[in-house]
Amino acid sequence: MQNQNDLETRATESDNQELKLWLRLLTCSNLIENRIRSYLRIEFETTLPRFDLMAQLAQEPKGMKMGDLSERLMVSNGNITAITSQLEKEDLIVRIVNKDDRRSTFIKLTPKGKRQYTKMAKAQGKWLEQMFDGLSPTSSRSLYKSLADLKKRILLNDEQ
Amino acid sequence: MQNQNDLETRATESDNQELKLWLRLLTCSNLIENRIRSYLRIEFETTLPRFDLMAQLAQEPKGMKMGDLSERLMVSNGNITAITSQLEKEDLIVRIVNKDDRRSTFIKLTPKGKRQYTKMAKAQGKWLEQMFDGLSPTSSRSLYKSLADLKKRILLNDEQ
DNA sequence: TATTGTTATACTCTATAACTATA
DNA sequence: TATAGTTATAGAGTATAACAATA
Repeated sequence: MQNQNDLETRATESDNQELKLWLRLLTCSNLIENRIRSYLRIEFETTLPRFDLMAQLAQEPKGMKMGDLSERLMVSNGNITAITSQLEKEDLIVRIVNKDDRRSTFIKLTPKGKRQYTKMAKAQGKWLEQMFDGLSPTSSRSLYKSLADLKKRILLNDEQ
Repeated sequence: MQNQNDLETRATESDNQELKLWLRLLTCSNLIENRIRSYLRIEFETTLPRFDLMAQLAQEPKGMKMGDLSERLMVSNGNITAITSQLEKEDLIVRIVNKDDRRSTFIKLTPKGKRQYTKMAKAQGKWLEQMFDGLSPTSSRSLYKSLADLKKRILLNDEQ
């Protein structure tokens, strides 16, 4: 654990606070993300983007438009089409024509998809619990709040 | 800015604090990362992994072993070989045989690579400054510290 | 035998641009 | 004309496993 060498090793004392913050943020994020990707592959033979898409749908029982998914997942339209087609082939989601506007398509989880997602979400909860085990609730809350500030900042600064 | 829909939209009140924290962390990280990738592509015709590799080398004027780079960047050995070959083809880095152990290879920045990296690092500093502009130093420090706790936790929990 | 890096392979994600159909 | 999604294309990154050279 001491002498852990990672992305942050690149930063020196004299570097900007912004750079240090970013490298640490990225290191944490990568650590967690790599583990989750690995677990998803090993335990469920799936990938993070597929899981993320299903997670969004799980929140919207009536389904979502593909364009909205593209926005939420911050990826391109063509990308959503590709992942949707994969999941549909495995009967985890279905496409539904939107009768009000025949250009757009709704997609939603199938019963099989729901069952599958429920299992994965439960597992993800456990993985995270295990990874974060021992982190004080105070620390966790404070982090959660500070990240909200950061996020707001980034989005605001992007609008100009 | 209000009604921003993103990865976090998936989390509900009743979800675990761990999940919420993770989604927010990932959202922030993705926001920043996507912008940096985009800037690197547009302004320098390069990619984040290539930039990250050069950033590590910039810290070690005598060069680094490829295996150590693999560890620091948290990617596979074959991956380092691939990126190294690309950068070497563009004269940004060179491979150097290690005379003490002829199995291993050192790589380091060329003068051209150093110049290129300096420019990119300066630009990255500006991008980050702009993205984080308005974030209070207190908030930034607190975030930096909390992330250290989180990182330590993850690494400790992984050792068992 | 173990380690370092290479090679070959394969797969996923990703964006872009041209396209179709609908509005 | 504009919009939603599809298709075709291309490219990057990634891991894995078999391999060669060296220790």
